[in-house]
Amino acid sequence: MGNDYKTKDKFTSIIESALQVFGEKGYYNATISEIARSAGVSEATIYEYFGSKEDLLFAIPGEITSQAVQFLESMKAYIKGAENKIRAIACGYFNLYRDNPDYSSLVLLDLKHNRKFMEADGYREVQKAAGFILDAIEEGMSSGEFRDDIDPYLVRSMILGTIEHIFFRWHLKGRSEELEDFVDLMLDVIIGGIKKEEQTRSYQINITLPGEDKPPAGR
Amino acid sequence: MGNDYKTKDKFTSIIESALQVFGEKGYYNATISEIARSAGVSEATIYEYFGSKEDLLFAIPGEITSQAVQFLESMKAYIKGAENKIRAIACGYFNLYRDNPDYSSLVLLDLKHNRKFMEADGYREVQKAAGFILDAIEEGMSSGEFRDDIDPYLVRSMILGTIEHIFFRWHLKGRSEELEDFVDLMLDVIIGGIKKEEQTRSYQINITLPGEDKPPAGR
Amino acid sequence: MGNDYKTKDKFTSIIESALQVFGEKGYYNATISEIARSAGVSEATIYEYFGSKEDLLFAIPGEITSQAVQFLESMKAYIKGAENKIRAIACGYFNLYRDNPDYSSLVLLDLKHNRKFMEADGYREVQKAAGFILDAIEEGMSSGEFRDDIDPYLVRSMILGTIEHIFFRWHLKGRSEELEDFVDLMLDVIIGGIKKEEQTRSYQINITLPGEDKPPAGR
Amino acid sequence: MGNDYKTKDKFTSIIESALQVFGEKGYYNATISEIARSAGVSEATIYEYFGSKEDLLFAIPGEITSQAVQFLESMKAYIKGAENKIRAIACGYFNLYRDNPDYSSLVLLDLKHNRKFMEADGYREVQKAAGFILDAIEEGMSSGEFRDDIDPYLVRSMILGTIEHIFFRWHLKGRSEELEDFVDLMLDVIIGGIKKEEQTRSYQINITLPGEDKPPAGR
DNA sequence: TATGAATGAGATTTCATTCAT
DNA sequence: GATGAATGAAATCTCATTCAT
Repeated sequence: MGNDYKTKDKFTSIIESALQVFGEKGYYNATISEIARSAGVSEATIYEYFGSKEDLLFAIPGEITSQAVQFLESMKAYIKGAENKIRAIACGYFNLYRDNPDYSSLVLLDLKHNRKFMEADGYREVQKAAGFILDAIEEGMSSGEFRDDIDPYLVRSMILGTIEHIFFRWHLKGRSEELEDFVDLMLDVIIGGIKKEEQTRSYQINITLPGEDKPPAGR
Repeated sequence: MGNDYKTKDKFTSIIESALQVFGEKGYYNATISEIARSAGVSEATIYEYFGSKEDLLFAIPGEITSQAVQFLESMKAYIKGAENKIRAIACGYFNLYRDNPDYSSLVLLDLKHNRKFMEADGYREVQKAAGFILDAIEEGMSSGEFRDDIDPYLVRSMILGTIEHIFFRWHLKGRSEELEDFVDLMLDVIIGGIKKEEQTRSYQINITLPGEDKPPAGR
Repeated sequence: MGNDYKTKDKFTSIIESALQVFGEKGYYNATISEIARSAGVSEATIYEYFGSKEDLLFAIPGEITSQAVQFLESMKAYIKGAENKIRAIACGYFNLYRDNPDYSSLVLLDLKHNRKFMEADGYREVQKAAGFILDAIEEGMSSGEFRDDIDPYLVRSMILGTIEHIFFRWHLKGRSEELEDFVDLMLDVIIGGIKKEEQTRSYQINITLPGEDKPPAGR
Repeated sequence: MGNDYKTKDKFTSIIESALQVFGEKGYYNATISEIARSAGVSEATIYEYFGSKEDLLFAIPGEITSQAVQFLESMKAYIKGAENKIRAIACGYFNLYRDNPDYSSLVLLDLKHNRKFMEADGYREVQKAAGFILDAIEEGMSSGEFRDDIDPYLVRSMILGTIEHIFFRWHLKGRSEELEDFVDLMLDVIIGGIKKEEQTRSYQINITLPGEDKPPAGR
């Protein structure tokens, strides 16, 4: 127990230090030695817990992401409507990235570029989170909220790509700029582009008119 | 003459080898020694042409990107309408990235994450290319093609972010998947989301129909 | 304990090997690799103990010189008279240089020519040792043993310069020549040149005896 | 002729540049490339004139020193008395070193420590110059100006060692300090220490006077 | 003669990693 | 379990030197 406690403590503090150091300097410029110093353990101890520098890198997102996933999962049932779900998830991403800049730096600048990560465990969680967006988009397509001729994978790529791109730039510019909350505006555009809109509005007006022959060109 | 030719040859072949090796293994896992071998020169020769490994990295995009920029510039005058311009530029990006996978790998996986690159010369060209999108969006806003309450920077981030995200995944999956041309679909959504919705016009046509049950499929 | 012992052992053996290799080949022609081999450790180990090749160089005189300084300090009180002190110190230099030829080679051929060394810690000790000579000279000046119109710094330079010059040649000739103990002879000349010659003068007064015509010019 | 002229020009300008660069940075930190740049020739050209970097180093003192030797030689006949000759030669050294700081830096900090130099041609000249001092000392010994129990080699070492030591320090301190003309003072001491002081002794004989008990230690 | 271009041969230094204690 | 100490294995970069032209 005491040992267990102590053990867990060390594990966590290594992860946290690694997150910070990797986040600040990037994977390649970070050294085990610095992580060890920051965690208050010896370098050898790190190798007691993690098999290699890369393993340590891959171990980081698991914890954080799975928390986010849990939250998203729990949220799912309470939010009605595909659009709302998408907004909630995107907002979750945004907050996660903004509130954990080391984490987003790590994910966007290091993990994302590591092919091996895609085979690592931590990647599962990340994929799960991305899966929620897909679910929501598909829900919207079958519920009729969205057009059914869209490619849900593409739409997800647009949402994630935009978020990532903006955080990218934020990190590269040294996080110096103020980070505006662009999520709503972004989704206004994207959802505006995939929503089935015309019917409602056009019907409201159409109904009163006689002698029409041509349906709207769509968009 | 002979010298000039020989010189240019060597310079070019170093750049090309570097592009390939960096593209395949990533900057940090690539070695000067391998680049030298691949270029058929000695390591020392590389240092005759480029001051350091990083300099070599930074020297790569200049050439390729500036060709792309030139093309975009020349194209600008001939294409009418903001939407068409955006489609052309995005298409240019797509083709560039698809046809030069080592280059896109390099840019997306290495250069983009290098803060120093933002201060290097090569970055100018990249920025110039991105500037064209912005110009087109703003043109659309002032011409009335697009709504004037959108954030052009955000829209650009959406376009670039989506393209980057998809190429990212393509590279990380080892370029094994077929790469669909998603540009049109992506822009359908984005432009659909920022276009002024000519309700007026659609009313003129819609009005003729009574008792509609099925809205048009759109596209 | 065991660790302490082992540690000190390695540190010392690196220093000793460095002293020997630097002494034989000179700083620039010596390689870390050879020092490592001679010390029976890996090159990397040297960098565990010393930050750089130059640091290693600078670390050497500290030990040896400070022993000499301690000795000189302890001796100071026991020797009476400026001349005797100077003789003792010069003799100390001579013995140190003769008995530690690698050390003197290092000091005279490498360290002395390194501007950075003057800012390094090890230089303090060397300066301290040189300070003792100055003290003794000044003591002699105020006690009346020496003339008071001499420049003590110059006298010190003469003593040190002579010693260094002779060891220089000895090293350059490959230490093949027998090294005579020149210290006494040298100091006979120097001290002969700076001593107050009161006796002579006082006798000159006595000389006012019958048959004398010209007193010596003295000086 | 034209060629000859041009050739000599190049040879000279390489020597001069080498003198300057070696003098400033030291032999090991100087590069052929910098010397070539400074001389306005290509690196390869340097190898047309000198076989190696070391050869170039060794070629430098020849010219300058042989000028000095010539001067000393010519002077020899005109100066009367060993002391005066020594003063003249020492003064020559001092002026040479002071007026050609790159040269003295080179000689004192680089050449002097190079064993191979002792076998090189340039060393002859240096030795010749040192020989003059020896000659003068020996002249003084046989003429009775100096005591005949001194070691002329030691005396020369004292003269040269002092000069070298002081210039050493001057160079190591970046030539920032004012360089006082210490030659006369130095020789006052040394010559004071080796001069025959017969007069004194002869007076000592006189001392056999009433009331005296202890004759001076003399020596 | 002069040189632009190329390179062979190392040297220093860095770290992730191991292992005896 | 924890770690101090040690190192293997490279990697970048430098320069004196060569040689075809």
